[in-house]
Amino acid sequence: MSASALPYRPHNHDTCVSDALADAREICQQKNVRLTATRERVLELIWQSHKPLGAYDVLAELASEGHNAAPPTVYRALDFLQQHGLVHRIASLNAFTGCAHTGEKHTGMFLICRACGNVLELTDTHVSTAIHNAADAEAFRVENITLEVSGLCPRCLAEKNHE
Amino acid sequence: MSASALPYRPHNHDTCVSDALADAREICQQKNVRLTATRERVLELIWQSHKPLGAYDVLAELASEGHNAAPPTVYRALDFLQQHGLVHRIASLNAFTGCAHTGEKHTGMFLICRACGNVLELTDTHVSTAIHNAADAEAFRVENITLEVSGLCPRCLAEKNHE
DNA sequence: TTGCGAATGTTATAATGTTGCAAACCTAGC
DNA sequence: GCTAGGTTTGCAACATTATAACATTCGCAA
Ligand SMILES: [Zn+2]
Ligand SMILES: [Zn+2]
Ligand SMILES: [Zn+2]
Ligand SMILES: [Zn+2]
Repeated sequence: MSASALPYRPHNHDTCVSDALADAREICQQKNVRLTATRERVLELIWQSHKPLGAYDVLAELASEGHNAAPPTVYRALDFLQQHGLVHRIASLNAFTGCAHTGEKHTGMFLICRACGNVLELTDTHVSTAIHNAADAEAFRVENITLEVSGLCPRCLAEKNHE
Repeated sequence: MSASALPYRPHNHDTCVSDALADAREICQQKNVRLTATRERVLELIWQSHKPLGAYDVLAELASEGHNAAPPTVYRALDFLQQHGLVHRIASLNAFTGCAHTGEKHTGMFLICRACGNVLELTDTHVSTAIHNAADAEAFRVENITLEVSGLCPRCLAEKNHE
């Protein structure tokens, strides 16, 4: 199993979070854009776990911290983070997850476990080329790919088989 | 260009609709489920064009025909049609489109033109196997694939180049 | 024909996302 | 330091998408 399969294994998640934040700071500095307190906090909340978080979940967390936030606050922060490749929106869940490949140019493929809710982001050249080939065959110019696979992760699959 | 690229070309769309309805009737008869008047009308509305239709668009059409419909009416009809593989939900658009491969076991890959709004549903073995291989490599059991590609269709691409 | 499950009607509400405008806040140039 | 201009945030209202709960009607079959 690859190192990127972390979400489906016990791991020191604190490093996931701190790495993500460090990456974000660096990327924003390089791009000369502002990773404000709100934006950073939203990113940190998104990274709380590998389960995608809805915008209103984020909002609730902020509210519970005493942050006087309304929906636009969260959506704007999420837009910013998406724009700069720090989070992805999972269309099939209306939720957001931290990007596991910041910086790299990539087309996320998301494995979404319907049992535990964890999401693993992959990058796979074969998948990517196959999609581009199929689109090319129709003379279609690809701009954005949404690829979300739902099913059972190895852990939940094993549990299920124990029953 | 394949015959399935119809949405991006001028074509006799009436046959799209009548074929879809004929298929639907046959499939429902085979499965011994009821393609009621509302369900059939919703399917027909969805097939009005190759642009996905939102649930509330369908609702509005029904209303304009004097049908006294509320959201659940539409969502239930759409659920039914999805259940039996007659329509697909496009997650990235919150909209529905007629299935172009009824009957066949398939994983829809949708090419969505951001300019004209038309959607082409493809089935591609290479894409499908590549996705399954990638998932297998993580020991993930695939149950459902959402693959939506947005960009520019050949027609809109040509128009754009003329400018 | 009457009973039962499937389908629909109806009302209300939840969940998700957006618009518009005003205030606060950087930051660069003077 | 000041100040002008752009960026970010606060805030209120609103728009869109989807579901819950319960009553009623419909279609079919014993
Ligand atoms: Zn982690
Ligand atoms: Zn990513
Ligand atoms: Zn057509
Ligand atoms: Zn299909």
